[in-house]
Amino acid sequence: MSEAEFLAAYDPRAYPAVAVTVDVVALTIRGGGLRVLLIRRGEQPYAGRWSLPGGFIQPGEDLPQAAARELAEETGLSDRVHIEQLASYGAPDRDPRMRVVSVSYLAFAPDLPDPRAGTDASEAAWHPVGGTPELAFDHDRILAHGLERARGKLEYTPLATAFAGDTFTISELRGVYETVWGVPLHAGNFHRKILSVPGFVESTGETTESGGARGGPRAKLYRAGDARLLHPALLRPAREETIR
Amino acid sequence: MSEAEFLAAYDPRAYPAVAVTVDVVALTIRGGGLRVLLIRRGEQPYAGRWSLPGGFIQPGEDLPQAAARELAEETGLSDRVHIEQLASYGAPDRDPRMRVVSVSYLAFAPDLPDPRAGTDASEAAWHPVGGTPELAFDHDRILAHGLERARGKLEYTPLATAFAGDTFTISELRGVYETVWGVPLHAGNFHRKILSVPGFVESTGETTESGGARGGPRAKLYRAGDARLLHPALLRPAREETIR
DNA sequence: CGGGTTATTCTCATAATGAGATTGTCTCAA
DNA sequence: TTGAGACAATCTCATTATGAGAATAACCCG
Repeated sequence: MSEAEFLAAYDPRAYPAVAVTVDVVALTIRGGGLRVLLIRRGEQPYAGRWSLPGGFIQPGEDLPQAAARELAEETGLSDRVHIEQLASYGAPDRDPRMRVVSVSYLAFAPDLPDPRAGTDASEAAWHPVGGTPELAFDHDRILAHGLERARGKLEYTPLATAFAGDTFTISELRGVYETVWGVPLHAGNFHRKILSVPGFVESTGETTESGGARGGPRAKLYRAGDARLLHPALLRPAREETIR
Repeated sequence: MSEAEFLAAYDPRAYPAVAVTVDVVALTIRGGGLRVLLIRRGEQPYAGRWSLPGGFIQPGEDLPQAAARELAEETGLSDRVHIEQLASYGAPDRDPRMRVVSVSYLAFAPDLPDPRAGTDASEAAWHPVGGTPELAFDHDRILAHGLERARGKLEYTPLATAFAGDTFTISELRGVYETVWGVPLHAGNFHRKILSVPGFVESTGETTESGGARGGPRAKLYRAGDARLLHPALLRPAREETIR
């Protein structure tokens, strides 16, 4: 049997039906804290519960495309957003309707506008991370995974600049790290480090229009550099309990 | 409508049929080189071509379970094998039969026995990495991804010990790093580093029965320690081209 | 104007790394 | 049997990276 003959005779229904969804952990920094985009479900199952934005993949649509679409449906934005695959979840009972495998994506963006509700959701909002309600499906686990990935990514990639605007000060960048990691960093050492990593940031030659809200001199402005990896990496203070 | 009523009325066929497979990048060290487990396909499509071991998930089976099953079908082993999720691939045309989303897994194991062919494969073998034939589907891309992940994991986890036996010498461990990374390492510095990272290895108090095949003294034997992360990490020599 | 705030730069101690050399044990072949 | 070469293990020394603290000066606000 040739490949053409085989395909003509092939019956897709011979395999058990599985649905594939994408779910997006979209993170931004707002109001001085890290926030995640959540949707209040308007339909069964878990109607009324908060969940990550997501939905079934469409025919002819690639996975990253589906993730970008789901995010755009809620935020209106698809530009300036970094998006990457996180992991997949496929426990047989994770969705009571049927067998559903979810491919999760992680998205970072600078301070985004208020979301608008999509078609199948009754409400959408940026929730402060750490104070999120119990989510639908296994989305709590996906969110936790996304947060851990985001924290790790800041260490060895210039991703923090994706949370900042087009230009930013070293202090703003430090604020991103402190917010995502949840730890205070030594301002002087951070400053030295950022400028010593090749390609992390490049100077615009400009400074801020005025000093900080509570005083201090004008700060120099930078934009993201051309590095894709930070070398040497910018490591979080090690926590003993995570090692063993 | 209550959730129970909703579920009773729910029709899974309303969604487009998608099949989900798991594919496994199984790596071992044999004959002084890194090798990957490949299967020669016995059925259409891509009959006769080499591919990663994998197959459709079964009803009621979780994803890691499916990956372990596929690996065990080819190698007979499921014990002593580290297995972790790699990524998912879902381009609409990646399988000519139908829409297939593949969840890939990465597996490491010490020198494994010769594989045996599974039910839907005509042949299975450990192929030296770097000299693999063109693979079926998008498996070349998955393999490349798996290799890069494996190389990175050696940096900050004690995973290298998963390639070694129950006990091993520092030189054998160095051999794992050199094989997977493809670069020679400074023996003295490596030795110092391994012993200085807390929990990486612990001494058994024993030594090898004899010296090396080509001479040299007996080496002390170690076993894997209790660390889950290496701190500080054991970084590869930086290659400028990977940073930008 | 003056105190408090913050950007930026320095200093100094300590930790980690890269490169090379030394010592002594072992295998193999002449 | 012996000498050459291989190699485990340890050490030295220069360089780089990090952590902690302090100094300087610009800027806000009351």
